[in-house]
Amino acid sequence: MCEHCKTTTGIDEMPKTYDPSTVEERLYNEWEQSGYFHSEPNPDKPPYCIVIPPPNVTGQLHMGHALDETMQDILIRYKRMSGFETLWLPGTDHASIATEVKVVEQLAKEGLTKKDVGREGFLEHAWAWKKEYGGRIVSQLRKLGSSCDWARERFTMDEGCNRAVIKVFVDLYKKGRIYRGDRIVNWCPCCKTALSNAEVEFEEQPSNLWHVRYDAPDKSYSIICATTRPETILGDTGIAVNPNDPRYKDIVGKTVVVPIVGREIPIVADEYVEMDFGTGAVKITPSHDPNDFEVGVRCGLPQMCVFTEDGHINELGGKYCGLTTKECRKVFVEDLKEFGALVKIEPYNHNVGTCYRCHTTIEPMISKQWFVDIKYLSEPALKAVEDGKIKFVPERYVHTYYNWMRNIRDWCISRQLWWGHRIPAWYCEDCGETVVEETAPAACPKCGSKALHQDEDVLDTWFSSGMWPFSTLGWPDKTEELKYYYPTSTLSTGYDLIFFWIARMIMFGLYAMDDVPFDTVFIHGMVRDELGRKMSKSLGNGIDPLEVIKEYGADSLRFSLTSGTAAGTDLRYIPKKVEAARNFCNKVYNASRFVLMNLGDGGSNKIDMDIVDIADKWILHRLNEVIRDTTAYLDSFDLNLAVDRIYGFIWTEFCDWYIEMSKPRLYGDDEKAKANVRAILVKVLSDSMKLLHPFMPFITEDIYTRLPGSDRTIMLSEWPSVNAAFDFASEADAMDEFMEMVRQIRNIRAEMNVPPSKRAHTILVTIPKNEALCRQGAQYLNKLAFASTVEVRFDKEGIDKKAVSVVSKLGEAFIPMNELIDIEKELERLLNERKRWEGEAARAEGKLNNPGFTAKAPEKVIEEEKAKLENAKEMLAKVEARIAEMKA
RNA sequence: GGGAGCAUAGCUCAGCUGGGAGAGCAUCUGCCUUACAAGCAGAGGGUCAUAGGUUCGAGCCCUAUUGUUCCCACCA
Repeated sequence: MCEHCKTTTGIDEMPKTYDPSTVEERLYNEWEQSGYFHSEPNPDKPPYCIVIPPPNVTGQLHMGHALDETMQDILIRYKRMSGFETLWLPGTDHASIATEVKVVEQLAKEGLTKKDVGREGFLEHAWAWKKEYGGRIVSQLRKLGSSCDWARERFTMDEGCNRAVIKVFVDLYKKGRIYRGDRIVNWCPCCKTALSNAEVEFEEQPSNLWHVRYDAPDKSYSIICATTRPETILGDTGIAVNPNDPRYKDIVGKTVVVPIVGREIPIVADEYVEMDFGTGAVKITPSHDPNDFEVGVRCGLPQMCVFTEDGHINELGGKYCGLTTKECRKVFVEDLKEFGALVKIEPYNHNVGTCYRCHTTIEPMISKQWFVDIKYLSEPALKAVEDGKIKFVPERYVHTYYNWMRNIRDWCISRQLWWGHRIPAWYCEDCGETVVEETAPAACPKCGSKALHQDEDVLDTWFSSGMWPFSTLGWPDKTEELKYYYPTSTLSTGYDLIFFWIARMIMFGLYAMDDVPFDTVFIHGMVRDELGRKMSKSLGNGIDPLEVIKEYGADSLRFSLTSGTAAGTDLRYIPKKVEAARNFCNKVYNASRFVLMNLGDGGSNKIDMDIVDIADKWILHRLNEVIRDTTAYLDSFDLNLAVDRIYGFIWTEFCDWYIEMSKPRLYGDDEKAKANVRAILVKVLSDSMKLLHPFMPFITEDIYTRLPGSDRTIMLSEWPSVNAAFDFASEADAMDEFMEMVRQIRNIRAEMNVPPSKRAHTILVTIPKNEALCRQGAQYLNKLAFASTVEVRFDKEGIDKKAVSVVSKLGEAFIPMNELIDIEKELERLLNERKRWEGEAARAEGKLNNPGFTAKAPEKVIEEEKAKLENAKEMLAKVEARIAEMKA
């Protein structure tokens, strides 16, 4: 522990196993308190801004959030380190229906109803509820490491957002783009409110098709209709047939009698009816079916609503009054049977619309609601995407967007709820005038009456979340924030929100700001369980991210959600994967322990480029490559490729190879070489931590801040860049050759069951040109290939020809361990080697002998192929020579 | 009915604008080598769904087929 700054430094307090629980909470608090997440408009830097998809205040953190937040935090942290003024703006959504349901439930526990407490009382309860529970999801987001600017946290119903919502509503109304009218809407009898089309989910349910006979008043003819909802017969006001249907030509215009009910209704002709389906005749219930509504309007049929708001039959239903629609169906079908009008019952799978919140069956009903003229908003929104002003990643999701936008219908925005933005419309009780203003009018502008009452309804939640990208930045005021951060940069969310939210933000953004709300939409998939099922409460298969964090740490969770899954596709949550991520954390941690415990007294961080050897050049060159690749992958939103790239670099190239290669010098006597290796280890580790930081913020911060020469925090350090001084392509290639030799020696030893303790003298035979490289590489044979001593020579004089050997471009390594070596086996191995190189040579030759290839393939590919052939021939010659020696 | 995705190692999935098939997990073998056994080293394992086509060359591009998932529409 450092006395001065009270932080952990160096190797102090580093047990053998990484324990995230000791690190994560402490670091998050430090970050937050230090103000690292805070952003202010800064003219010296380009802005990068993401607005969070505001989770519901009622929400509990689930895997979907965890994925969503992780994606955004990765982008935010990457951009913050890359020199952008980075704002991640957090907040929550008031979630009209969901919250209202919770509050109603809470009241019910006290034996109260909404009616009992009244609107004002209810809202008091709701705000109290929000105050108590609304912070829960927000504190849970912190556990993931989300680097949100909490000082700018917003709520869709706070004062500023409310002003934005009211202003847009009034504006649109005054332009004639919002209207009120009696339309057929999706009615949820449980939530007792209208819903937009987007809020209805269809579920296939087994049901029946009931065939019902409608007789003429004098029984001289009859007509049979099929229905999936027999209870709606109570509201039938007509029968429709296709105008071209010869079967019904003679009775169009006549009437039939609704069975049981006894009402006489007309037979009308309408193109909507398909002759081929069923009997070709459709009963028309204009009040309870969207299509019937249309037919009713066209054919002048009366509307007759027979349901109540809470899903019961009303007084127009006669003796069925008071039954629920479900009960009514059962009773009514029995009655039909008895009446003799039920012709047939046919099993039928029916798609039933259900409420997206409570999954109650939707009853289409006519009701007076507010609507938005959606074409007015959607056309510019469609165009903006078509013109490429907004890019979707992955691109294919524009199809989803287009498809929805092009078929969109007017948007029902009023909800019969109390929790939400109350519609700013007042009605004059004297003259009936409707007044829409941002503030309550004192008197009716038409008749001067002071008897005005405000519309009871609130707005669809998505009406306010659609304004999130600018309402949170201060609109309608012309704030510095709005000027600086709008349009925001990336919007990241799941594909399920393309209609609900993304489409609406684009529409409102273009309407209110005259500009798109963001330039890129970054779409991710859904998190599923191990069997590929959606995680859901009813299945009980949800995994609690907080539990995972508790056990494995947020870094492991984040890694497992990012690695190995391409953008936009669903991913399965697999516990093994988190374990693998945890192991990686431990790997990173132990590599750091190694570096720290070998720092000695610290010394200089400066790498002396004059004394770097082949292994150093190799790792520095590889470092350049991983920086280049990781950066490119992040820029193209290929987060999985980025994290897998850095994973491979750290584990394989740095840990498995370079750390091992650093040991001979670290444990040696050459102080200059030792210091230089330390500096390189620190450099590579430090840059690796930076590259990994967006994905695993905690462990990288913990390690980085322990390293000598590091900044105060990794999150404000500079993103690594490619260093031209580390460009050692040819040396890196040579090192790869050498490493291949090591692998082959290990292979042979393993095949022959030579224990690691059995070390062997190794002779490296090479040509003078490669001497320097081989002498540098030779020292690594001790460590990596279990050599006892290595001798570099230019001739094979005196070497036992029957020794085990490995051939490579750099030379041949001989390991005289005859007492342990099975000559026959070794010969067999060499024969296999020969086969391999023969095959390789044949393949390359075949290509090069193909005139089509040499004529049309790019120069680069041909050159590569030639080099491969050359190499294969060279290796083949060496292997053959060895075979001859062995046989001799 | 319309649209989109997926089909690659035993499992879960990567694979950038076409140029010798990869990872993790699992399996097998040998190792407590002073960073890490949550580890190290080595090995096995794939006609890239099927059939055609384009190309010098196809996991990748085109067409068709089969299987599968999802979204939209909502035929009573």
